[in-house]
Amino acid sequence: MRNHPEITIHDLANELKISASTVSRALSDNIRISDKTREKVRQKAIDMGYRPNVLAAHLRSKKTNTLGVVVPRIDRYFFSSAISGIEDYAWSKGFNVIISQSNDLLLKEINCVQTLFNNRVDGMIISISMQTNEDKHLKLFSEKNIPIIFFDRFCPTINSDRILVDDFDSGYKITRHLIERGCKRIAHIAGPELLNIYKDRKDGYIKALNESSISLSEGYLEVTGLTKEEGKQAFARLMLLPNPPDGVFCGNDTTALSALEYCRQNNLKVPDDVALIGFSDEPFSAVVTPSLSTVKQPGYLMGFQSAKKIIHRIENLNSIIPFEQIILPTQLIIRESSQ
Amino acid sequence: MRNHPEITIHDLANELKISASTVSRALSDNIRISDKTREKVRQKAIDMGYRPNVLAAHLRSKKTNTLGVVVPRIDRYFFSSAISGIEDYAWSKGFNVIISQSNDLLLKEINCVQTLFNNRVDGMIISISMQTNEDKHLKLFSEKNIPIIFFDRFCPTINSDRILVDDFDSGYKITRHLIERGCKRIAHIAGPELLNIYKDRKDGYIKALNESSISLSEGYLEVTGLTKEEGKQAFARLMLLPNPPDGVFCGNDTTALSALEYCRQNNLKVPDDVALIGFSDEPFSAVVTPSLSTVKQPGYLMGFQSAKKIIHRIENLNSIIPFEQIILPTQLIIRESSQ
DNA sequence: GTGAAAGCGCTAACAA
DNA sequence: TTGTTAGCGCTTTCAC
Repeated sequence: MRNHPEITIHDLANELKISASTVSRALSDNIRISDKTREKVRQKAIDMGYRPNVLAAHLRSKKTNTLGVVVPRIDRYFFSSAISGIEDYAWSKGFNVIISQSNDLLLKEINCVQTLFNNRVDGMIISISMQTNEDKHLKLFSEKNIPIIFFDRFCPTINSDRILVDDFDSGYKITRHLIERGCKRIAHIAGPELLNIYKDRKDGYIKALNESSISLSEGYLEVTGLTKEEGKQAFARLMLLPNPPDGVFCGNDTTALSALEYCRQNNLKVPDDVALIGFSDEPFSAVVTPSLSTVKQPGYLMGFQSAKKIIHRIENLNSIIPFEQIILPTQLIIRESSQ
Repeated sequence: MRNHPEITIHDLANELKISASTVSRALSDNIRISDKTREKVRQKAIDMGYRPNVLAAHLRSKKTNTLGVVVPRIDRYFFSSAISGIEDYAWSKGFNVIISQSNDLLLKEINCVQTLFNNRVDGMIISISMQTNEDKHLKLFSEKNIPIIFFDRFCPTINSDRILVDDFDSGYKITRHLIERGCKRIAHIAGPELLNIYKDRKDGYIKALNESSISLSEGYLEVTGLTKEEGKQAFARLMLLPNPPDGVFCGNDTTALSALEYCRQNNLKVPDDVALIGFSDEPFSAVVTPSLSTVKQPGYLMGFQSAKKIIHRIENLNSIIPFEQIILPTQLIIRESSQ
């Protein structure tokens, strides 16, 4: 059904009475070729409506100029802005981006990674799922010397580049802030320990408590999946304790929002009865009432940097570049919910 | 630097003392081949750690099993949820998804489309930019008989499938609702007429007005780019009219939010002084105070359906399937800002 | 600076 | 049911 047959370098070669290899060289620049020929070929290519067959080029050169990306969910603002950053850099360097989502499920993640592997992406940028407790699927890449970069959530057993934010410091800053504003009973709704980000946030929280005269009270540490529902239940448990907290550091903004909702329904004043802080600076956090204190993570920048780093590695596959762990700063944003 | 050399079908064939084509057939199922051979090949493939080279397959079969996607911005909830839907369906059918964003710029869109074209995607799903007033780049696809599907925002001069929502009816419903709640002076902040969605919303608004005793007053129709800033300025102009509106239908939630902000800063009560309605049901709309009335669009479903439709078309390239325009229903969500 | 030739790994006629 | 053969369109030695 394809009407116009595709023009190939051979067609150009025939027309110009030169060889296909010369055409190939002329088109791919930088090889020693006379300016005259180069120009002739260029012009002819345009005239004849030639479009390079990247597939054939890839097959031959064993490079696909494609980056694979795996994120838990595309429709979460942090991840979509990271993808936006990946996208922008990658396209500027002529790389395509294949995107997949794990839905925070290990099995789906394995499936995505395997597919990207089979599609011979030149590198993979991944933020692992909440369930990821094995690394066999990730080893595939390191074993074949295909670059892999983790951003935000990493797998500690894989040696590779990482683009992270300082979750420990963020958790610490949040807790310090609550202490400084006068909270005496500070609780934390944490995410699964499996993930570095949640463990670090929690550790930062504990460090801040230890440095102060406030100790971690029984029942003040909840570990959940950080969904809306789980968050609400965890928050309810906290507020029903004999001695409920007067400040809660929620593992993410979603949880903080459901806490806010709980307070509204139960006539608790925020921040007077209980101060709340979230994490991520989702778009809703600034506009909800009371507006939500939170930590802003540079999603776009993380994506941009990940793409930059991995493409650099791809373009220098045979030089030995030591792995790097880049930790980007976060920003504590104090709004009404903790003022 | 790649250590392990890749196993090919020829390696399998040699080991099994059969021909490469038999291996190829055994691996790709459904061809007439004995169960015994099929099983033998399967097992060997696993044993030897064979992974198919999709590139070579694509070069030969002239299919890439890849869908191209172009959206204005990935980090807008409506689009990221649409992508999520595209993704889920496509991967379930073994298709990859290459994503790109136009940033609502015509030039960037042309660049994206051209790149997808050069990468020989089997089909393209696109929601055009605010600036798109030409279709040369889109014609590329239709001319070569490569399926293209528009979702939400389409180019009227290209004959193709479209997955839309009923923007006209939505604009109508919104305006009716404002009328029914007693608004007498109803204004509209519209987006660029170039895009079907904004034109339809506006036309729905006008129809509702015409049906009522309320006429469209001078200065009550603002046309903007619907960004936060432009929205705020447009809303300010409306409220500074000698006879300011008591109900405003904002072209999207972002604009409605900035209107809300303006009201807060200028001590206007929403909805008592002026009722507000947005469009899209962004995540923040439900949680802002007062919560924002809006229209919910089925983003995920639109993406899912687009993928389904285009893959069906790709798999039946030589059958003639008439183009279809699917219009999905929207849902008017009435919240505090217009109650 | 240019050409000839080989082959990347696979699929798809056409034979057998 | 299986094998043989011929490329898909490009890049890349190796000549000259």
